[in-house]
Amino acid sequence: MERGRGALGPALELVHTGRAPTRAVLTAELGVTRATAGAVAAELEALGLIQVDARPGAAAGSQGRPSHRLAIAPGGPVVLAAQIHADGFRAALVGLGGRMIATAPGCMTVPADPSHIIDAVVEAGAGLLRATGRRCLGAGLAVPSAVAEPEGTALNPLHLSWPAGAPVRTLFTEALAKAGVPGAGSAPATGVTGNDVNLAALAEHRHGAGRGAEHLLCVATGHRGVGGALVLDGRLHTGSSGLALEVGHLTVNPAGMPCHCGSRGCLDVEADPLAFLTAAGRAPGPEVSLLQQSRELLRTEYADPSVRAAAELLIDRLGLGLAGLVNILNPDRVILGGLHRELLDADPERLRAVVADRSLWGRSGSVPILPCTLDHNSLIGAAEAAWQPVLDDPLAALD
Amino acid sequence: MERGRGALGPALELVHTGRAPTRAVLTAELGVTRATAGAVAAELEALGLIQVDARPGAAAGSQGRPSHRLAIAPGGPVVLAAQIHADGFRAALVGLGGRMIATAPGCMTVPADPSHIIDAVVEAGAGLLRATGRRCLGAGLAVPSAVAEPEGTALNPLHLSWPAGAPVRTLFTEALAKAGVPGAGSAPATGVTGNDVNLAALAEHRHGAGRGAEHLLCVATGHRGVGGALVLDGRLHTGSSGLALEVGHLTVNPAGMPCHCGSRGCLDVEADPLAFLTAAGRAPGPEVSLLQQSRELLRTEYADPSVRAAAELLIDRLGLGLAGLVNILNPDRVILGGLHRELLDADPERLRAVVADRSLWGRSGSVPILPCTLDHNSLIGAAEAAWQPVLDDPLAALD
DNA sequence: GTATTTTGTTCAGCGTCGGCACAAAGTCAG
DNA sequence: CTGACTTTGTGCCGACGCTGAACAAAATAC
Repeated sequence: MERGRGALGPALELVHTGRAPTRAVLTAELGVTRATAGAVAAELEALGLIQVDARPGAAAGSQGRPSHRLAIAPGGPVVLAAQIHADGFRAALVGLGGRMIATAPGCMTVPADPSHIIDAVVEAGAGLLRATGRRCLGAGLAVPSAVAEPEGTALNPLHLSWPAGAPVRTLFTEALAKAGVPGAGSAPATGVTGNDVNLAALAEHRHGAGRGAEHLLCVATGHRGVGGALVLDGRLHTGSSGLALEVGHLTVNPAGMPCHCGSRGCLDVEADPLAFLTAAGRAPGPEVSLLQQSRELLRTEYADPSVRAAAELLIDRLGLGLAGLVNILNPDRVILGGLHRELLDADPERLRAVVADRSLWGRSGSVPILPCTLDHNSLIGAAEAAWQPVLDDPLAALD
Repeated sequence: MERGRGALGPALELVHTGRAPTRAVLTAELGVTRATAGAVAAELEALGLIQVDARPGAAAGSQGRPSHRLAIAPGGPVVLAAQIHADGFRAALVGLGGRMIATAPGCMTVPADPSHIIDAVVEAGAGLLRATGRRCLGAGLAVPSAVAEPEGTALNPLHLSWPAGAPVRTLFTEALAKAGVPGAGSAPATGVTGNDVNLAALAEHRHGAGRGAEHLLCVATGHRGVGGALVLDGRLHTGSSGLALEVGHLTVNPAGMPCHCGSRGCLDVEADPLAFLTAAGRAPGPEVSLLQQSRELLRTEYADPSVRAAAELLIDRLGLGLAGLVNILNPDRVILGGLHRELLDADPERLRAVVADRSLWGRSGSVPILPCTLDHNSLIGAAEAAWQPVLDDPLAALD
């Protein structure tokens, strides 16, 4: 039949991640002939996923015929993205290209029953779908817990007071069916569920500070504990059962505080917001998340010697943990989120020096360490995970 | 032209790893039609790589027409495999299927100049090539050091008293040219060089205890220090610059011995043969490698309480390190080599209990921990790395 | 000995992509 | 303004490599 069926997925991914702004670039990136790239672009346009603009406005200065501009189709399909975090939840519709179409935040005290909050966030998303009338192709949910595969259960939703082993994917899929959220075909959506740091890493890789990295390590801390993620060749490395990059129990302070894991001085208890507030001599309040309190303290009272000393202590411990991870994973880029991102901003040289000093050789010592750049990266990441089937095979996903 | 060009590489790999003993199985594994699989098998046979036996002797009991048997061609091409270790060096010719065709051990006191020993081991291998008259398609070298990519330099050849940063790949390639070892086309071979534990992991994955694992973690200790390796989906994960899985500086004993890295209680100094001999109160002798001395002690004097206590101490510390790695990498299998293999054999339940206790959730806690099963697995692994271009594209490699 | 099952082989058909020629749309030099 | 040049988009043909179906071969089952 037509040309360009094999390259449909890769082509969509290139446009999706902004690496193919024009048809000429698409041709080069795919490594195919202009004829094939043209057929691919036409097919994606016919599917309603991208838009081919023959009039690029002002061309890029070089001579020759101007290339057609490729963009995500404005009114195209979306996915439902949802996130549950220490301060509440958030639902959004996200289009290709990581564009947030609509969002609905929800601040609720998290009930012990996970099904209530998952129902609520899905219902908020379904409301956005009804309000916008956009076609929905999938749904993704980010939770602050390791998610075991293939079961889809949350193993340590510590600060949500959920039971360990809550079947979040099943609950999410059931909530989607209840709310009538459609999926790829015409059947109800099958929800994708993942750890929030993992999904944030995916989002940063596709649309943020991780663009172009082949081996991307992300480390972040939100409320309690420390999470990690690794993106290898564009795919999330979740290990054989979804539990990879549980980095919280690296030893970073041999004389440190006891951890619930049985050891002492783990990253989890030495480099999270609670550790920072404690080191700074502040009593954490119950009203907002520990991350917000820590961020506020760091930004407004960094001149205070006790705050500065606490920051440096945490930087040193985080650096030790990062060095250990760099020695094991040898990433070509490291991105920090949550409080770790604030610590990096506060004193980038100190953190980079600690990592370089303790990671052993070669370029490992000078691995770039960057702050994350996307707002709501876990939410965008949940959308990325939901988009994945479409990116893998647009024809099958749109039937 | 002919059928079955795209599937040529995958098909050869299936025969190579023993996963396609017959043509019918090959058809199923490749997911193609019988016609295509037949063409592929015929093409590989024409290339002189495999052998198709129409007479399988005794069929496998089921009814229907017996399937043709696929095997590695007996007189087929080989690669030159070389290994340098604490006790000397070894050269070998290795055919497809991981079959050792010929081997030449060399026990020499390692000179400070790496080029001498690399010349010697390559010359030994070239001698085997001359003696057997086999066609050579490539060459691989295993060294007890991290090898930085893309430079191909040995960064920490500690117990070889080599200079850090020795350009081992360049030296290896030059030695191959000097000895007239042919490569893929008719040009001299371009040598592949890698860390010995990495290559051992590759060999175990293809032909040993790691067969079928998707996420395989290997940890081993030879003379001094501890090495690690990860095989992901059949490919070695070496990180962005070849330095991944440098696991020696995980903290496993907060109150432990100081390490040259600046920390204390690192796996490198707490779970290697020297640590074992020291813990058992034995003074290491200079004549043979510390691994051999440790192995001897463990096998002959395990009844001695001080030896047993030392073994248990090392098992506990190794277990802590393995648990940390399991939490980060979430492998579906762990294979131990060198002294770690002996420790596993000495008390498998103790080691598995420590890992299960400290690795956090789900199946991570019950990840299978197995001893390596291949003799000379680093050497076979060097051969695997040398075979890789042929497995990736047999036509191009044989031109 | 005949039916059944499974495997190997031959051949036609066709989907998908590369290569080529040509058209289109801009810049650059005069 | 015009013509040469450069780069991009499009239509057509052929080739490569696979699927599918029909047929042949080699064993077992009854």
